[in-house]
Amino acid sequence: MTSGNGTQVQGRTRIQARNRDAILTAGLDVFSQHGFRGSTLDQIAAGAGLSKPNLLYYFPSKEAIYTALLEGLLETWLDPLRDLDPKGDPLTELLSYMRRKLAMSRDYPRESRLFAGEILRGAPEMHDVLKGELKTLVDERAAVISGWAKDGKIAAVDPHHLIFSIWALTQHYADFDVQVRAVLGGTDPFPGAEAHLEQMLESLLRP
Amino acid sequence: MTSGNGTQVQGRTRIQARNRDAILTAGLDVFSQHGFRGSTLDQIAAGAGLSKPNLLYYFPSKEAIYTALLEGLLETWLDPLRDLDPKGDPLTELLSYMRRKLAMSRDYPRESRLFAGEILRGAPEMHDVLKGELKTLVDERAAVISGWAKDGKIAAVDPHHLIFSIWALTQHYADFDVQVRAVLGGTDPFPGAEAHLEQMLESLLRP
DNA sequence: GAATTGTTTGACCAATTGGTCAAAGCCACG
DNA sequence: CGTGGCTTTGACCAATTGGTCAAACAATTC
Repeated sequence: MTSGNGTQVQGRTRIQARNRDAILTAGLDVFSQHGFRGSTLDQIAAGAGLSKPNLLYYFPSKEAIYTALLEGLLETWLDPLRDLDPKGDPLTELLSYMRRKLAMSRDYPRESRLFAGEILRGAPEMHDVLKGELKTLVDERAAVISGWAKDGKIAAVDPHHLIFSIWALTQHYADFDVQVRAVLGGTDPFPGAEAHLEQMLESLLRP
Repeated sequence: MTSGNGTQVQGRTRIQARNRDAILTAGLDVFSQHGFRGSTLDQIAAGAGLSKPNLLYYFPSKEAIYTALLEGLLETWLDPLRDLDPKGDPLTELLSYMRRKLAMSRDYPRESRLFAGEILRGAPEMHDVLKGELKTLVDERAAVISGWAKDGKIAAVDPHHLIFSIWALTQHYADFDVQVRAVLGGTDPFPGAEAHLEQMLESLLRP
């Protein structure tokens, strides 16, 4: 049986793999909804179908579950930006980056909210990663975008703020989901969002 | 002595006004940083310079402080959208709406984060307001924007998603502040953000 | 099938935390 | 200055919660 979600689960035995996976899945559910301090081991244990001491047989502490989730998440989270192809067509590349990020908001809202909660609280667990791995990758891709702009392939834009904009616009539909849906009523926000964000990016980047 | 922050504080005596104000200010500090469940009465009491039982003399419960903050916040939060003038110049109106929202992210990041945290957790305390007051106001202003588009004064855009975009883009700089600063290094994000968001809106709305 | 290793749990603990309460302190006003 | 109402607090409580531990229970190996 393979891991039910996308999270990497190592473990010697089958039982270990299954239970670690169940714990991480339940942890994602609970942490993303209530934040770290608002979540309890009992909630996670119940969600995973285990007893609390049994949880602590697989993870040494509540924090360990939380950090395991965050670490497992980061790679997935950065993949779309990593895949931005410097040799591709600029507008196509940036549009498909935006579309992938929006699809992640639609398909993995819990992951987005977990991340958002961590950043909101000042990223106590991720400060180093943000200033290290994340900054490096963003600076790198910003340079690519800058190059495109200098070559006149897209309009002159601030590449860092362009990336922030894509993050903000796409993640908003996961993180502020209740608000968006409250305002929109019964309509599914995502088709409209995609069309609107395409229009926005295209008009901005047109040289 | 007037209320130190923008929050409305009623109270018969001077002492009441001062202490309720101190509690709300401390509550904003603590709640915006740790969320509702992550905050303790002791933290708030310490921040306000009062004892815990004394806190509970002014507010009946922890939740009461939290909801008092949220209620006091909402009006301030919606003011810029409310001030959107149907008779003004469309581009000017929308640009200055964006600028005011961005300024609020710069000047009142705690308020933005408090709000963001509440929405992230599913808005347990604000669901009604979102579907009522907020939806009504947004629908109304969306109609105004729709009118502008039909008159050819701005490009044809989805007015609801345009409003969401302005929220997302501006609040991002308060809510994800640590991330933005981690990536940007020492630079102040706001000047660059304002220029970039102006460029974005102008190119989008150009008829 | 006995021994070893891996897994699960009930009972328990100390710390934290939201909230209570009666008594004490303080203040204004007659 | 003394009385009555407002304000403050120390002591306390019950519930919650992260975490421990020894013992019971399964699984695997020889």
